[in-house]
Amino acid sequence: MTNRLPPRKPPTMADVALATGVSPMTVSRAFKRDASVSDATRDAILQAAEGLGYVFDATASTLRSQKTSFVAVTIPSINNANFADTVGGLSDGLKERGLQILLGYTNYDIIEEERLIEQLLRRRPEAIVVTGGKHTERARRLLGNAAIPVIETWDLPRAPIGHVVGFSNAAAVRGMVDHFVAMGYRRIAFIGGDADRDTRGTDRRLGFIAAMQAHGLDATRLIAAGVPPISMREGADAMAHLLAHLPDTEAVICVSDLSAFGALTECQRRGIAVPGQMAIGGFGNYEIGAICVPGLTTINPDPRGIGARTAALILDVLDGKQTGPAVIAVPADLIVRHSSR
Amino acid sequence: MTNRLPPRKPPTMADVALATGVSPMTVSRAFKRDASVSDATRDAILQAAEGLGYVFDATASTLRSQKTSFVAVTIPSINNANFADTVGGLSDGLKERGLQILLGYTNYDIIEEERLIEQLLRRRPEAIVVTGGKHTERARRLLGNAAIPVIETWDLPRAPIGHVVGFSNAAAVRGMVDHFVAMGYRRIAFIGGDADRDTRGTDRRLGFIAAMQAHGLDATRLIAAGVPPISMREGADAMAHLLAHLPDTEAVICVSDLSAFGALTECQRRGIAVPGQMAIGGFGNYEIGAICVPGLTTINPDPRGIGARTAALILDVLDGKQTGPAVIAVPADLIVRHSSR
DNA sequence: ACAGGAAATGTTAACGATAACATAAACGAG
DNA sequence: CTCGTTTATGTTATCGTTAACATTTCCTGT
Repeated sequence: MTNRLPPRKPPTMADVALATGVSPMTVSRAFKRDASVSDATRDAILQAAEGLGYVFDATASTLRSQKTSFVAVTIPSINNANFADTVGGLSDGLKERGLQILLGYTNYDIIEEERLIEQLLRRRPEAIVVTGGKHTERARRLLGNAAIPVIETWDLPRAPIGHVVGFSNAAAVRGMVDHFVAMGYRRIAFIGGDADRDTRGTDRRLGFIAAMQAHGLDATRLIAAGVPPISMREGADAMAHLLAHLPDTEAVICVSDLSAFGALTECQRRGIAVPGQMAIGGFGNYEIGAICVPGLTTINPDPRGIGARTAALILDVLDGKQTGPAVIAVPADLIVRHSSR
Repeated sequence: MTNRLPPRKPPTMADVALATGVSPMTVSRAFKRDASVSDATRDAILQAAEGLGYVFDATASTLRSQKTSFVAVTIPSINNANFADTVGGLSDGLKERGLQILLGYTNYDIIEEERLIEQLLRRRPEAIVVTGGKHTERARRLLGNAAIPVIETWDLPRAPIGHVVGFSNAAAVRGMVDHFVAMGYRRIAFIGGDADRDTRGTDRRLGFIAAMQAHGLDATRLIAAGVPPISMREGADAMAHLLAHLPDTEAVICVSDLSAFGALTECQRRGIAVPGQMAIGGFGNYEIGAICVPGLTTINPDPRGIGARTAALILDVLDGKQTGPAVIAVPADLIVRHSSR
């Protein structure tokens, strides 16, 4: 509730100190669970604080101690289960150390990312995690100057800013193409991958093209599917487009499981057998790919694992256990399900 | 990058002032885009700041001005498209005013929520948004004492703490039951709704029971489906359980579209026609329900709208345009799709 | 009974910005 | 050319906590 009492100022440590008959410093120690405060004193202080309605002021603490307990994180979109899982893994790994996540989204736009990074750095986080390896020049400069650990994730950038926890999107798709070719498919299409925005999607498409060419196959069956994030609906639309324009296509690899599922539903609506008449592959190992009928062949980048590894790395760097820049390549394995066999 | 230079202190406004030949106060004004600073001076200051690698310190600013520009938000889980949409709507509505979201998740646990609220309040947010209307006594006290706008969402609590932007989960499900009954279904089951944790799920189940009883129908076909959030997999398992134990069931209402879709896939795997042999309803209007085959009948709580409305309310309260506590009941309409007809 | 040291608490100043107030420069009207 | 305003900038003190150092109290062993 907004308070309707005469607006008296909220209590500070000094008020708690006065109420308990100790110095503000002792109150500070009590709140920090400093062992040098006797149990009796600490209990009295905490009880008085609760009684007064005192709430610790993290801002003042931060300014004096130069410790914010923030870890900044940028993700393209909050509404994406993969990135949400990464944030979940990060959050769990950091919370035992009292580190809180300061989250922002870039909407798949590196200009927006630059603005966001600047905003986040103003809060003086103790580390910053960014999704992807493509940034504006100024964003790179901001991150490089920040004097805190920088971790790029979900990618293996050619010239990392600091640390990396990621995988090669292109290589992962290459593995999937190899699988489709081994299964006998030749006329394979790719859905998604916007060059201007979704850098990971673009990498996946480039991986597709390279792999197809390596097999001596036609790598021109490429269906753009709108701006990222590509929805299930857009996957369905892309499949409709594909069936209309390249009806002899035997298999399609989609930039994500979501678009792959959309494509699958379009086949279901048209009575096209999957995988009989059309094989489908996705990316991301979303829950839907595991449970839909048929199950979707996909790539598992282990998003939660990326978050967990990143959290562990941050703690190691902050503890001084990790000195040089780390490049942690996480596996992104192929999961073969019924949609491709 | 972790800096490898001799660890010299990062520049402050005083350094920028020195470099530009003005006072720190003028630098402060320049960064605040205060009109009283001449254009030439401001440009010189901002350029010098960029050159020095100065980054505005939001912590110090906050302490002095008592403005954090934070809005705290608690959601049960980050990995839920509905709550993510609400946060997205909130974020978009607040960012034009420079308000940043400080997000935390409770993991569907009100004890965890209490801890989280305490943590968040320490950061002195300018408003706090919580999901749901059930809290621990201490959490209610903390929120009530905080002297900032408190908004409960996704529910219509009997005794609101402050403002409310929500809808009745029970009433929404009642509307769905009415629809199923009108379609001729009588033996209707309910999947999900954990009493201890997911309060919204529980409300939905209670709404189901009340509505069934109002129609004079058997309201005991209740399948628990594990701890929230209930996954697609658990929806499928629940459907398997239902088919094994109550094989004459004609229709099932699920606590969410995700579990409903899982239930649907189980029918698909068993060759059970939906809606012919089994009708299905969900909740939440997730994208999957709109695109899967058949489309899922569902309730649309307009999660993004909840976020947008909440953002607008926060701005009104902060501007003093809204004085008393507001209770905004948003619509949560039935969307009928092929899974129930 | 007392030195020596550990345990518990206190004092002072500082973190980096800005609110509030004060002042200097520029300008227009009479 | 003077006065009253407006515009642009400066000075001082402060937000609430805690690092660093200082002091007191209480044991423990001999």
